[in-house]
Amino acid sequence: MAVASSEPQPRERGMRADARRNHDRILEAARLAFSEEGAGVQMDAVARRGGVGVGTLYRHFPTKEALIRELARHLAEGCARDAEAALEISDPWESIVWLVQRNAESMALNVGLRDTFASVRLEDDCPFEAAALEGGVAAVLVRAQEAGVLREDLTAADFQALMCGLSATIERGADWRRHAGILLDGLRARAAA
Amino acid sequence: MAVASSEPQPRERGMRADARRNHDRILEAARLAFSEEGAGVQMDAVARRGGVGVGTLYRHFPTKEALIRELARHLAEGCARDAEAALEISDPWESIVWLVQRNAESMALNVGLRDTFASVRLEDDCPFEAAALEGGVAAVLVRAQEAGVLREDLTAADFQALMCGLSATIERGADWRRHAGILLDGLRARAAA
Amino acid sequence: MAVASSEPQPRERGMRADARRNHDRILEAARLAFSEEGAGVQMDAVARRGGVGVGTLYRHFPTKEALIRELARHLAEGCARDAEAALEISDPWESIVWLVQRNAESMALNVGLRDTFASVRLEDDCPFEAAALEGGVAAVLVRAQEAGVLREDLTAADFQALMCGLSATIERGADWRRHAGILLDGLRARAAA
Amino acid sequence: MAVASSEPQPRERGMRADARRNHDRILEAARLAFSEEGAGVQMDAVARRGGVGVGTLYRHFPTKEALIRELARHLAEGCARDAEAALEISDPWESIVWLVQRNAESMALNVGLRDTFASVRLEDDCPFEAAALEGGVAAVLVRAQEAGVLREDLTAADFQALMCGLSATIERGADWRRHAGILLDGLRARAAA
DNA sequence: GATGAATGAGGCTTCATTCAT
DNA sequence: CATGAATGAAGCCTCATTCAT
Repeated sequence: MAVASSEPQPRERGMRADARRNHDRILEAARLAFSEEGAGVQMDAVARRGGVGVGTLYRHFPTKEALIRELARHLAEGCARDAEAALEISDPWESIVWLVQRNAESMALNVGLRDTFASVRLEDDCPFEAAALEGGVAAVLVRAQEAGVLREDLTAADFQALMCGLSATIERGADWRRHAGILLDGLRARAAA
Repeated sequence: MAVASSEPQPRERGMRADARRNHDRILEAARLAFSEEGAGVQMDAVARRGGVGVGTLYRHFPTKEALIRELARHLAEGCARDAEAALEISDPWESIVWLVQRNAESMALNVGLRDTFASVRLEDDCPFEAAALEGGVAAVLVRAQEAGVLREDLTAADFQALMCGLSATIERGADWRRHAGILLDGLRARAAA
Repeated sequence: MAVASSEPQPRERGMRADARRNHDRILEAARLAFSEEGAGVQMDAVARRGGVGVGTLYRHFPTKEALIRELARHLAEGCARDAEAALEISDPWESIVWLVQRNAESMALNVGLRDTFASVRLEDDCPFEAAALEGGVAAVLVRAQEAGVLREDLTAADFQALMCGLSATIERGADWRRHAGILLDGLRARAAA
Repeated sequence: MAVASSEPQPRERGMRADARRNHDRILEAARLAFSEEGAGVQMDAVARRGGVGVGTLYRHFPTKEALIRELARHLAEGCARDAEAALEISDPWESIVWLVQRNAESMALNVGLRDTFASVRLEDDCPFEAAALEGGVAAVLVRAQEAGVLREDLTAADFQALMCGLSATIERGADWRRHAGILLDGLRARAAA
C-alpha cells in the first residue's frame, strides 16, 4: 500500500496510469475553461469539462488556487521549452524574433488566463517567470547582446514583462503583430545610441 | 414629483449637494478599494470606506458592475483630459513622451484596477478607449506623424493597447521606465527604415 | 401651534385642507397599487403614485402596516354603507341579492387586496368585518329571515365569509356570477327543508 | 458523467436514495413552514426545518418561487388522487359531498398556503387546477349531472373556484361546515328550477 | 478511488424607515 | 411641512469544499 500523502498527487511521477490521465485531462479542461470564462469559472464546471466528478478534481488539486497555480506552472514549463528551442536557432536576433512570436501565439491560445492568474496574486503574475524559465530566456538574450544586436540594458525580467504587456494587447483583441513589431524595433540595439 | 428612473442617479447634474458629494466620495473609495484589493472587494467595504451605508452606495450605483463601469468611465475621462493637455506641449515628440509618462503614472496609482475591469469584461478592457479619448490621443499622434517623428503606421487604438501593455508591466511591479523607454524607441520614426 | 400628536394624522377631522387631500390621494394610490401588484409594492411606489414624497406618506401613515389597515378600514366603511343602502330596498330577498352583487362588484375593483390584507394578518382578514359593518349586514339578514326567505341558520359572520369566498373566485378571474348564483340558491330558505 | 442541467433535480426519478429522501423532507418542511407562517418564511428556515443546509435546499429547488410552485404541484396531485377516489363512491351525489369535505379538510391542514401561492401569482392560484385534476373532477361532476342530482350548468372550473372560496372561509377560521352546507345546497339540482 | 450530494459562510441586493435639507 | 437621500438589518442565493455512497 502506498504511503498516504497529505498533498494529494504531488506532481506527476509515480501515479497510476489512469490517475495521470485524469490529472492531465483536468488541467487541460481548466486551461480551456479559465481561458474562455476567466477566473470566475466554478470548480464544478472544470470537473464537468474534464469529464470527472468534483471529488476527483479535488483529489488531484486540493484547492482552486492550487489548480490555478499548477496551471501556471504548466504553462511556464512550455515557455521554458520554447526558450530552449530558441537557442537552437543560430542567428541571435532571429532567435529573439521567433521567441516573441512563439510567446504571442501561445498567449493568444490562452486569452483570459492572465486575469485568472491575477486573481491568485501569483507573484509570478504571468506564467513567465519561474526560475528555469528565466534562465532559458536569459541565455537567449545574453547571446544576442554579446552579438551586439540587442539593447545592452535588457534583463530577462524586462523581457517577461514586455511579453506580459504583449499579452494584454492580445487580450484586447488588438493587432498584436504591430505591437510585437514596435517592441522588436525598440529592442534592437541602435547603430548609434 | 420626479419621474421614476430605473437607473438611479444617472450622472451628476441636478443632484442635491450632499448627494453629489456622496457620489464622488463613493467613486473615490471604490477606486482605492479596487485598486488595493482587486475585483474581490465587497460592496460593504466600499461603502464603509466611503463613509456611507450600503444603501446609499446602491442608490448611486445599482450594481457592483455598474459601479465598476462608472469607475472605468471616470478614469477614461481623466485620460482624455491628459491627451488634451499633451496637445499644449509644442514639441510633437515631447508631447508623446509626456503622455506615455502621464499614463504610466496614473496607472501606477491604480494598480489592481485592470483586473477589476477585466472582471466585468469591459469591451474597453482598460479605461483607455472611449471615443472622446481616442479622439484626443489621435490628435497627438497625427501631429507627431506629420512632423515625421512618429511611426507612420501607428493608430490611436495601437497606442492604447501599448499603454495597456505598459500597465501590465506596472502591475507586476517591474521597472516600467525601462518598458516605456523601449516602447518610445520603437515608436520613433526611423531615420532610415 | 397645534399640539403634537405621536400618532400622526389620527383620522381625518381637524386637518388642514391640503393635508386631508394628501391623505386621500395616498389612500387611493395605495388602493390602486396594492390592488394591481399585491402586498409587495414598495412604500416609495405608493408615494410616487400618490404624487408625494415618502416622507409625506410616513407623516400620514406611520407604517406600511398602518397604511394597509387604514385601507382595509376605509373599504369596510364603504361596505357598511352598502349594507345600509341595502335596507332601503323593500323586498327582503332582493335586498340580499343586491348586496351580494354590490360586494362582488367592489371586490372586482380591488382584486389583489385580499392578499395584501392577508399579509398583515388582519384579524378581520377581509375588509368585511368591522363591528359597524356586521351590524348593518345583520339587519339585512335578519329582516330576510323574518320574512322566511333566508336560511334560518345564517349569521352575519357566515355571510361575510361567503363574500370572502366569492372574492377568491373573482381573483382567479373565474365567472363569479355563477358562483354568486349558487350561493344565492344555497342561501334561499327551502320550501321544504 | 451527467449532462449539466440548469434545472437541478427536475423531478424525482433516478435520484440517489438520499437525495430523494431529502427532496421529500424539504417539500414537507416547506408545506409546514409556509402553512404556518405564510409566504414570508425564509429559505433558511425551511432548510433548517427540513434538517438540511440551505445549499441542499437550493440544489433541489433553484429558487424560492420554484419551491412554492413545486409545492403547489404536489398538493394538486393529492387533490387529483382525491377526485379519483371520489369516483369509487357509487352514489353520485355522495361522491360530491365526500369530495367537498375532503378538499375542505386538506385545505384546513394547509391554511396559509393560499397566501403563499398568491405571492407567486400562480395562474392556478390554488393548487386545484392542473389539467389532470380538472379531468378527475370533471368525471365526478358529469356523472352526477347525468344522474340528475347536480346543477346542469356547473363546470369543473366552477367547482374549483368554489373550493377556493371555501378555503378562504377556512383561513378566516370561520365555520366552514356551514359554508360547505350552503354550497352543497346551491349545487343540488332543483326539483323544479 | 470516483462520484456527486450536502454543506454553510459569505456575497449582493432590497426596502421599510429615518433624517438632513 | 414636504422632500427624497441615507440607512442598515435582513433576505435570497452562490460556490468552494467536504463526505457519504
